[in-house]
Amino acid sequence: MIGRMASDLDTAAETRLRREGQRYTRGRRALVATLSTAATPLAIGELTAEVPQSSAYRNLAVLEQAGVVRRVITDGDSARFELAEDLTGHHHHLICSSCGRVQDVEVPPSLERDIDRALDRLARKAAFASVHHRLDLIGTCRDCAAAGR
Amino acid sequence: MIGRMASDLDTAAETRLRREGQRYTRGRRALVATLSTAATPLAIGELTAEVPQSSAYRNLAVLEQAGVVRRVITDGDSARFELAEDLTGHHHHLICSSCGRVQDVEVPPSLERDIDRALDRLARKAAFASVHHRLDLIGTCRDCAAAGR
DNA sequence: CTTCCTGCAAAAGTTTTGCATTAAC
DNA sequence: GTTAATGCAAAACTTTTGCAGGAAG
Repeated sequence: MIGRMASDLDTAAETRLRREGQRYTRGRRALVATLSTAATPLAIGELTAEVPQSSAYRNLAVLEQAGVVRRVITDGDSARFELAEDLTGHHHHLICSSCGRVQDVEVPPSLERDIDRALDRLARKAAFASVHHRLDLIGTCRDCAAAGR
Repeated sequence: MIGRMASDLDTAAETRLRREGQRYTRGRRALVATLSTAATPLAIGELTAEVPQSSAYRNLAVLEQAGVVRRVITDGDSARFELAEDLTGHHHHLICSSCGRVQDVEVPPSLERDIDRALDRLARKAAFASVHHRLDLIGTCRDCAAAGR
């Protein structure tokens, strides 16, 4: 999954959009391209070089609906976005509660399995149809720690 | 931890506020009391019966700073708040991506231990000073599933 | 009494929406 | 050519801030 070539990514994105009756337009291509080169989830402000703000919001909503993009919830003020996990690989986040920086990390497959098993059990008990889990670390990043924040 | 008596909770809250040079006022007591009776994290709108909106935001920020309250990040539009975990016990959330409802759940202690161990290792590698983790299930709650959402 | 908190109203910031124009198919 | 997406500007909403009056210590 990781390292997927740009053309593969475009094909996948286009397929998913078409399934929803949506077009894979220039602006949407630009958003997907930018997200695919980013090592961390991007805030709206980091995507408005490509596309005006209102179009960014609208297109990210469409891309999320089509399963191409995922909205990441952080402690910061504005939303962040990344490519869907089945396009980039399942991962987690180190979220700096001081500066809002988000860094991707992966955890050992054996732990993922244990987590999934335990959560499936919980979800079943609560009659909750689980779609996915979210496991993040909240703390202080290297830079903020060095700056005494 | 769970089932902590109201007076214990008040004492703990007051101690933590005092440590920050803050007072435990009527409005802050009301917020803590309301949060302590809630089974799920509450949105600002659910706290404005007690206290005007601007005071709610200000006081929740103070209470968070003092370690009495925790801001919970959900997929919804507005922030939600709950009592700090060391006052109520460590737990996780079932978040309904359709209606925004949040339900508390606990996972087996053995899994918590495994998660903590693995995350400590990751954090150390990334020079990230971890404070706590956040593990949530995103999916569809019983009611939304029944309603076909 | 002095300091900090409150509550109103206004401001700042984020996200959504209406509408005429432009691009996609 | 027809339908849907774009980009601007305005609106809606969430959160923060200024300040006069009131409560806490």
